[in-house]
Amino acid sequence: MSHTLDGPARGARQAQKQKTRQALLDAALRLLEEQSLSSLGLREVTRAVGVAPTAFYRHFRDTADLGVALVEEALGSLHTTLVATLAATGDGEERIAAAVDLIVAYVRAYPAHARFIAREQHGGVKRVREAIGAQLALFAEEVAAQFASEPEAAGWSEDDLLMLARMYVDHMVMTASALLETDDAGPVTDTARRQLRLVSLGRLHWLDAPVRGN
Amino acid sequence: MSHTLDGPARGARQAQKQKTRQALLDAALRLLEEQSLSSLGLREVTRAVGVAPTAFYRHFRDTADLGVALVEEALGSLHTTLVATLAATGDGEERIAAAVDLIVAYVRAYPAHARFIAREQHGGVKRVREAIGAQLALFAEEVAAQFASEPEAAGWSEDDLLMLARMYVDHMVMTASALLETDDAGPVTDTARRQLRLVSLGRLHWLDAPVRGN
DNA sequence: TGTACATCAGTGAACGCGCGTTCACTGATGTAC
DNA sequence: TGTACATCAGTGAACGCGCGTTCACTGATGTAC
Repeated sequence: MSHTLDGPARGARQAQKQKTRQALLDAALRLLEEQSLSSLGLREVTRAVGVAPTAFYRHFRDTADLGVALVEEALGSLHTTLVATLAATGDGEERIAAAVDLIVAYVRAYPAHARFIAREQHGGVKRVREAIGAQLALFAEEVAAQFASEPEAAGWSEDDLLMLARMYVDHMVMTASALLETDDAGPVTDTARRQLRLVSLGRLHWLDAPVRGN
Repeated sequence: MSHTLDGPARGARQAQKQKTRQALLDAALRLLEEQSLSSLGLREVTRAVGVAPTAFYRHFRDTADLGVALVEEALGSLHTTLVATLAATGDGEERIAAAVDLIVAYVRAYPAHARFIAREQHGGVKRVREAIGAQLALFAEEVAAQFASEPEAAGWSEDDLLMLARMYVDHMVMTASALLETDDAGPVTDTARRQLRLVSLGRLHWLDAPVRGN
């Protein structure tokens, strides 16, 4: 009797299918380090894996579909980590260091995933752009929700908190992208910290500022 | 006798060549609205213009070369405008509005150029990525130089001014990209203004902050 | 446990097509005298 | 001004190649009894 678990492997057949699917994703990610999804060929990917071109269709409709799967793989597991990091650290300098370190660690551990997200965020494939946009919007909402639960957020409108959160999220992507283009992470890390410090200072004085029309 | 001007047209032949070259650039830019440079074909471009594929080689070595030319076309003329805008406006809210309005106007006037820069900044073609990176670094230096000439910069290190300038420049690209993905510029413009306000507040209190180690 | 049948991941041949690049060319424009 | 020659932007045929997609298939795995 087969159990009704829909985990990775319901049987030997499903397990093998998963393995091939993962091999396709891995091969695609490697090929995407030096090109855009928009020019990635289905045959390129299957050739790299060592299966027939037609095997591709057992897993993805086309390369855009594979791209959407890569978005989930790259960002899906990051939600928990990010929120946990923010929740575990206090305000100020400590949290800035933790957030930047998180990005540095992520780019070190998964450079191809980071590159893929930075590249395809504004890339030529609409469905993938939208998938990334949705994930980043979700990140921003989660960060905003975390902020809202802290005393420092007193007096802040929901919209302003979301604006602040988006700023942090966008800055993370920018930093990741900068890290990918440099050999020495030092200066980039330093700049990222100072930029976050600047935003934090602004945050601290946000409610003192005269709010002008509009 | 031919004059030694190296302007756009030294004669009828040069003028015609320039015209074809520009037609290739225009066609490429249009095609790049829904794909990446990495997948743009030389034949696609010549077909759109209505010349033989081989004519392409009279103007560009390959599509990457054309991409580099597009970077210059998209950003070259913006240096003057940007510095002039910053120099003409005072500090604070007025300058924020002017900077955001500049971006909004640019994206309205040249949406395809803006999209190209946002897309290829992290795109799959190294030479183009480098060309955009160099231009944006130049922008940052110019903005930093403008800041340095103002009284508000007193006490700021050169490095901190550059960090601040980079933040503004990166924010501009982000805003341009956000504008391209929306139908209603209103909310994006509003968020961009508030984010700049946040940074400006941080800037105002930068020197009060205790500078920690590193 | 054994048997008969169903499922379905991966195969391999075949297709028409558009690609980038080469080459020798044409004919209008430019130059020298 | 007129003539003879040089330049060179754009042409068009040809090439070998890899592409995405179709199709009927195979054979290991799964299921029913």
